[in-house]
This record gives sequence, structure tokens and C-alpha cells, in this order.
Amino acid sequence: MQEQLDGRRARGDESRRAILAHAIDIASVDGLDGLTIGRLADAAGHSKSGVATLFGSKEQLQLATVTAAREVFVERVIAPARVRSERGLSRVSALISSWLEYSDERVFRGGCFFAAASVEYDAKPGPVRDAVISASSDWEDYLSLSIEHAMTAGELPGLDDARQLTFEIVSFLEAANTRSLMYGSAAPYDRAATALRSRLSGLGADPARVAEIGRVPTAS
Amino acid sequence: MQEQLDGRRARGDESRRAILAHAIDIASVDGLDGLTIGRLADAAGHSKSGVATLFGSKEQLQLATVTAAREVFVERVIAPARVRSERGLSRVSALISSWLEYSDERVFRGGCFFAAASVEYDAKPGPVRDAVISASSDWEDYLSLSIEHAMTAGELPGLDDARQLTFEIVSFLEAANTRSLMYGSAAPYDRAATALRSRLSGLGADPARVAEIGRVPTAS
DNA sequence: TATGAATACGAACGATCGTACGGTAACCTT
DNA sequence: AAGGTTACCGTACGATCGTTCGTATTCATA
Repeated sequence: MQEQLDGRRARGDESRRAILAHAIDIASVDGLDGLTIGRLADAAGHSKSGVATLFGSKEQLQLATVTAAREVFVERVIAPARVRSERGLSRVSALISSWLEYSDERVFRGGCFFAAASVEYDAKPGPVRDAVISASSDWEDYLSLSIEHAMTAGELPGLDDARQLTFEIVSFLEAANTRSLMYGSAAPYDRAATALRSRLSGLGADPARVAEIGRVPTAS
Repeated sequence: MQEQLDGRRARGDESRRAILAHAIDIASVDGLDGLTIGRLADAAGHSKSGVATLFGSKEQLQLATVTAAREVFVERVIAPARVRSERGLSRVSALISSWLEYSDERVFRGGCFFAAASVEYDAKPGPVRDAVISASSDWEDYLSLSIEHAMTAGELPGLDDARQLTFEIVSFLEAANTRSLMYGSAAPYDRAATALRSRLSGLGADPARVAEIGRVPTAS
């Protein structure tokens, strides 16, 4: 916290950033609709009207929250996988492990933000729903593309449809996230890892890559 | 509607039943927390105070809604599978098909009630969460038991852990439900059926039983 | 140095929330 | 036939919702 140089413009952005960090946490537990300007203001140490004017409206706050969550997701899931693995099956494995770690570590109090938001808005039309779908689609597109790279490299000889495998992977990940929260247990992550190792083995994937799945990369 | 015999006691139960039918629909879209006594009263054609006195409190209304949804689930998923199939792999296949049909038919406007409620309450402690978890657990227990029957009958020679397969099945079912709602498409159900047929084939299941999965049993 | 824009606040708006109270009408039990 | 229970409504309560307004303060710009 090196303020005092103040900078009204810069401090506004900083306030938004800090408030949105709380917003993601609250929304991951109570949903984007359960997210309330008053409670958010209390949590962030601002006045209710201050938060309201910073974001304009509740819907704009929700949209900003989705965008902020998206950035955290990229930072905690996509970026690490890109850093520590190359294109192909290795990266697919890394993405899966990063996702499991991201959920298990409770980066957000209520688990994966998008797993919650997708289900909350899957039947509620509007701009918020569109934003949630857009973010989810981008993630799945990236995962599909990574799978396709593995396919063209001949690392998944038994697979002919990257989208099908993508569906199966995200099914396991999100189910593990929800069940871990429901039962307060990390066991569902093992279920997901087991299922995915078995599936990839059946597709003829390199056993070394398969064995990496679900293993925590660092001891932190 | 054969009223007129009235019966104050019986009519109260009938009112509760009718109101709960609306409650499940609303909750499947807006969540059990988004379910509001005022809106529910309007939807059911009652007064707000009438609904409030019939259920006592919002929490009791939520609990009654979970119970009502549970009954519909049994009626639409469990019961048909028990009628048209015998214990063992045949019933497992029937349960999967029934579930897919139940979701696809939009028995509730917002898709599977429990898929929505589980995610909504996975991080929110309280009696409602306990009821949702209890219902979900019972469904998974029943599915696990059915798988165990298939195992002891030698119909799944490649499987050694019924709970693992249960996790995988419900992962696909719920993911298909959410994605179908998100994209307004039935294609995710095909994804789930494809994944499950492939998985069961890999376990050495009878191809005839495997082929039944995802096939609509009647032309209705 | 004057002007516009933005942060942040307190206060208040109408609307809706869950809940409580009182009253009327109808059924059920005794 | 009387008394008790239940259904259902209208009304009202305090709390909270999202939003708006006025105002003080500070930065950026002309």
C-alpha cells in the first residue's frame, strides 16, 4: 500500500480492483445475484453509494466481476500451464492439474467462480449470462485447441473428436469442484484425476504424461 | 380439478402441492434463494400472506420445495427405470436414459432442480444445504447400488469401484444439463451419451445394453 | 488559474423482502 | 350445537434492495 501520491484517477482504479476482489469471493459463495452492493461495500470498507457510483449499476458491477474473475482464472490456470509445459498432451495435462489445484486451493471462497456462475445463469437471459457463457466458451475453446495440438502431434492416437474429450474433462473438473465443496473433502479431486488418467490411457496417451495428472506441481 | 367438496384440510394440502409445483419451477431458474414468497404467490394465484402462513417461513418453504422436487425426481427418473428394467446393468442403463430424458424434457423450467441447488448451496451452510445434500446423496447411493448389482452379476468385468463409476456418470449428466441450458441445444446430451457408452464398453459391458443409452424409450 | 471530470460520501427515494397480526369463512371434532 | 382448528386474505412492520441527488474533495486539462 504505497498511497499518498494519491492520484485521483489511479486511486479510483485501485479501489475498483480491491472491491472486485471481494466481489468475486462473495459471488462465488452467494452467486452473482446474491452479490449485493451494500454487503460488498461493507466487506470492502467503502460506503454503499461509493461502490454504486464506482460501477454505475448492479449489472455493470456483475459484468465487472465476471471480467475480474476471468483474469484471475487466466492467471491461476492458463498462465501456469503455459509456462511449465509445451504445446500438446503435456499442456493438456498441465491445464487439468492447474485447474484442480485452482479449485482445491479455494482461490475463491466458494470454489470455481465460473462453475457457480454457469449454473446460476444457465437459464437466466441477459448480458450477465452472455458474459459468463463467453468466458466459459473461451476456456473450453482453449482446452479444445490444446487437445487438437496433441492430436496433430500424434499423442492421442485413439481420439478423433477434441470437443468430445473437452466435454468429458470439464465434466469431471466441475463435478469434483462441487462435490468437494458439498462434502468438505478433497477426495472428489482424486475421483476426477483417476477418471481422467483412465480416459487418457485408453486413448493411447504417453503414460508419463498421464501420471502427471492431479499431482501437485510444487510443495507449496 | 374436482373441488366443491372442498374439505378445508384437504384443500390446504392441495394448495401446498400446487404452490410447490410453481416453487420448483421458479427455484430451478432463479435458485432456492431467488425464490420469493411474493413472486411465488403471484405465480400460484394466492396472496403473499396466504403462502407465508401455509409454509410458516421462507426456510420451511425452501425445505418443502426440496422435498417436492425430490418426489418428482423419483417419479420421473427412478420409478420408470425400475419399471422397465431389471436389476443390474440394464437398470443402470435405464437410469441414465431416464435422467437424460428428465433433463431434456425440461420437467422443470430451469433444468434439473438438484443440479442447480447443489451448486447454489455447496458453500452455504444451513438446513437447506443439508436437505439438498441428502437428496443428492440418496440418488448417488441408489445409482451406486445399481452398479454394484451389475458388478456382482458379472456385467461389468472391468470395474472394481462402483463409486468411481457413479462419479463419472453424474459428472456427465450434470454437465450435459448445464450446457444444454447454456447453449439452448440438445447436443450436450449426445456428448454425455457418447461418453457413457464409450466408458461402459471399455468396462466390458454387453453392447446391447450399452446401445440403449441415450435412446428415448418411447416416441412421446 | 479557471473548468470539467472523477472519487467518495451521507441521505433519501420507492420497491420489495420476510414476517407478524387481525379478521373472516369454512371444516372438523365433541 | 358449540368450540377449535385451519385456510386465506388485507394490512402493516422494519430491513434491505438498487438507485439518485447533493456536496465536498481532488486531479487533469485548457
